[in-house]
Amino acid sequence: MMKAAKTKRRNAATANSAKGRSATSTVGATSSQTGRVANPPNRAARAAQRRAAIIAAGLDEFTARGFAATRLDDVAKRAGVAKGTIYLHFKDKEALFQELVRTALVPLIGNLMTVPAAGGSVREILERFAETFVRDVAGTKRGDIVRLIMAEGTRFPSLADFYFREVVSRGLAGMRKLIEYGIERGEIRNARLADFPQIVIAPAMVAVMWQGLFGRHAPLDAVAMLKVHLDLIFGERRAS
Amino acid sequence: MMKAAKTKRRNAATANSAKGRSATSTVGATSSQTGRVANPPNRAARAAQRRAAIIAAGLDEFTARGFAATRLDDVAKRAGVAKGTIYLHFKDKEALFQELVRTALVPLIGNLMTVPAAGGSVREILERFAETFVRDVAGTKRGDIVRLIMAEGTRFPSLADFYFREVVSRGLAGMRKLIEYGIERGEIRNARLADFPQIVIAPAMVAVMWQGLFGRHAPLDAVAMLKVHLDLIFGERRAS
Amino acid sequence: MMKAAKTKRRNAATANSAKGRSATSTVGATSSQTGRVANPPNRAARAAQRRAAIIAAGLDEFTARGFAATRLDDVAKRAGVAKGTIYLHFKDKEALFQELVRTALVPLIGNLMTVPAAGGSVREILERFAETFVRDVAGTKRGDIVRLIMAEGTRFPSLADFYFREVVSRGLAGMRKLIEYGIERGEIRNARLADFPQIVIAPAMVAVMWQGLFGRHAPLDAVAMLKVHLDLIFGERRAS
Amino acid sequence: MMKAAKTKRRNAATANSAKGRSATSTVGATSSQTGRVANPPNRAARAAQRRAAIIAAGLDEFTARGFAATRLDDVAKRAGVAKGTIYLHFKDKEALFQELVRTALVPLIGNLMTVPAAGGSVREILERFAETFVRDVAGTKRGDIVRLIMAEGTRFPSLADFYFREVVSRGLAGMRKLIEYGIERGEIRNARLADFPQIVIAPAMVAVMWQGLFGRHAPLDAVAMLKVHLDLIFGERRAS
DNA sequence: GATGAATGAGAATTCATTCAT
DNA sequence: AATGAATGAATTCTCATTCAT
Repeated sequence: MMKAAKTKRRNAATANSAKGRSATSTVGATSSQTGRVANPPNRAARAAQRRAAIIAAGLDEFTARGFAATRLDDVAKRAGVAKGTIYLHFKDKEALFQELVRTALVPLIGNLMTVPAAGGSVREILERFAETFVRDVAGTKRGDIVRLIMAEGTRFPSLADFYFREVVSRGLAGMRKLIEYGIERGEIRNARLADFPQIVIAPAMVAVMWQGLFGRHAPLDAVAMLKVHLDLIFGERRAS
Repeated sequence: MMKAAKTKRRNAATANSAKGRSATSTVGATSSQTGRVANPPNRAARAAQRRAAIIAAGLDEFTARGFAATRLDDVAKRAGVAKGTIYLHFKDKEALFQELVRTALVPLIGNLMTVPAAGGSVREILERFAETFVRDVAGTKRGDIVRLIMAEGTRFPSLADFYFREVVSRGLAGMRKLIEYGIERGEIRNARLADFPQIVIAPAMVAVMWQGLFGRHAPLDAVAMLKVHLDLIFGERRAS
Repeated sequence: MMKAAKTKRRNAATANSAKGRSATSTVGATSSQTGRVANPPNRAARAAQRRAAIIAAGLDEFTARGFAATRLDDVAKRAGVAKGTIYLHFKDKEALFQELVRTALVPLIGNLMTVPAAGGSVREILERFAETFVRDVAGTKRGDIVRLIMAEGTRFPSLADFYFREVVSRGLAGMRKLIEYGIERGEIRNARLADFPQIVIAPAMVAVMWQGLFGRHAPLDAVAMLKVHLDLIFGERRAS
Repeated sequence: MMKAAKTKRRNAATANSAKGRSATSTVGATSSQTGRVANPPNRAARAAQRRAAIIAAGLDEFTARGFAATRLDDVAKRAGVAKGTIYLHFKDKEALFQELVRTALVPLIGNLMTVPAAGGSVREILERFAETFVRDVAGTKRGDIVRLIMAEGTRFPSLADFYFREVVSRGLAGMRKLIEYGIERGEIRNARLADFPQIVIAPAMVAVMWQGLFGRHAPLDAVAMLKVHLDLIFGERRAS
């Protein structure tokens, strides 16, 4: 009746790959049709490019279908490489999956850490954070990764651990610092908030889930929501 | 050439079934009509029992492995029935999955609607709600279902729709009413909260996710967290 | 793409059965609702009726799908009995199949033997035979049986043997006698025809096949064809 | 939890393949391009060879058991390939079946069209045709195909259509032309025979059926039979 | 290094047959 | 005797993984 997870794509996959180079490198790719390698951007670079293409393709497929339902055949097609090539770079499906998630998580971590670096009041910092988050994570591929981890975390404890260690605990630590700073500055009244930085993050997480699951049918003004939430934390603002 | 007489009937089937049943069904060995063993109700009851056992087993397996990675063979084993029996009750794997989720969701819905029914201040109601939620959902099989939907929602849009329709929108509507009542009563100052009942729910959702993913390594005092969150919403309480 | 042999009938089956009684006995069946058997048309008769219903249903199914693709479930449904009942009358699927074909063959045999009994010239006899054959066999259920034997004969040698013994050799023997009579009477000139009675039968067999396979798209005037064939055997007729 | 390293490769695959291939493919070990063993053609050739082996094996199995009762496992074994390989060449069992029949039919068609090409009287042509037919079709694999179509035609209408279009209607058209030529030449007296070329073919068809079903127990001198039939059509010959 | 044809373990689904009611 | 729920062997089809080219 429903036939989910069966989408025989089979095409449109090679679109963004065409040998998997276009996305990342518009580098020195002048020409290379008939001959073998008229312009070889040295072996290592080529390999790295392929690897990146596989990771990118895998990310799309895994977020769309989950680990078990993803076919390496499709990943290969999307990456513009042969199936066997995947095994040149990754031990097996699981290794690809784990590495891919780890790789995708790094920018998320970076992002998390840099935003607050900018100055201003804590409220201002969090407001900027909220905007950045909604723009760059919720409803984007980045958000899909978060949802992917929620989905597969139980089956891949090491992944959940990694996520916890690298993203969650760091993010919460940073958030805690910020909260403490806000308390210090008198911006935040409730001192116990520092014990549960999750509270500050929670609506953002809900936004991610919402966009992924219900966004299509019931769009959510995530920025507005996060601002109301900040009002709760900092006390209502006079001027909007 | 012609295969005949193959079925090796063996009555060890009901042996391991108790394991599969006990977890969910509190039906237990209460009565017995026609006689024979301790618990052999009539045909229809037996069928219903088996069906329930399959659903219970399926729930365990699906929440543990996700849709694609669950083997009906395992579900059957856990339910103490033969593989074919599943197909007597459900058209295919997907039908089982969907029905199972829907079935599991109903008590959740009921729960959600009854708790606030009790009287008292809005703060008291929400506090009671938080306690109930933490006890009955977060970290329990119920929570697993929620996480299951988060995980498979994208692949089973009709499920996500169902969940949205039956649980999310109803729950949010109830929550909104409660918030409006709180605003009316002067308990809640920020009127815009009524626009985003998700904010009130958010930490609870995060608690569910947390317990499922990180609970083992980094336990979270969910009740305490939810109380701090209520403090943000209602203003700090003087006496705890 | 094609999906043959999958027709999930599932209904319309119980029509001609309604407990399998109506067909044969309108006997003393006054009433028999609540009690066990207020008016038992004796056990044996009931059993025979059921058996007949199963055979009739089996014939339909087997001719439509072939042996392997026929489901006993469908046979039971069409016969208006439970699946298990089939096993009360037949050892297994194969036994049902074989007996059913044998049963169905008997009238064919009878038919074959009686027609020529009538008097007249050999030409007249064969013309009558042709008409009867086209009307009662080609394009009817009887013809389906013949085609069924052609189809499954290789897999059921005992069936092919039975068919050969009971139908083919008898039929050919009868036909040979007729030919010899025709030669004697001077109606048939080619004496060697008696060595190959198959020749006389051949166009009739082709008609059976044709109707079953191509009849829908390319109808064949079988009677006309058979008459032309008789013209070859007897020499052209003056008056048509 | 994760299954890894399961494929127990064993190179005994090609061992029993010879058996499966030799029967049908007269391709044999003729040449060898790149070297290595006795018969290792290039990729494409290997693929074509495998495909041919599958078709040959399928033909044997399908004619022996019919569509439904044939196991792809057996086809694979007979072809000397792995089960999965079949799916590299054919979408599913049905696709294999249909293509196989079509493929097998082509030579039949060719045959049909070339034989009459030779000159001589119509009687001579048909006599030659009869001999060729008996030798190359009746009682051979070719004949099995015809019987296979008779058997499965009802369940695969598109096959029956194909057979009708490509073999039957062409064959009949050719036969009709021949008959008309015979009438023109005065060899055939009954002009209406041109309306039913089936009559000329009929004994040949019966011969095919006969050899397949009863040939073992009751051999039939098909050539003699067809000659007697020709005597009917052309009038008896003086000298045999 | 790349490729993709080939492999075969594995999982879903079907259906003849049995047997408790 | 009749029923039809339950069983599990058998079969199709998929896809991760390997390896000859």
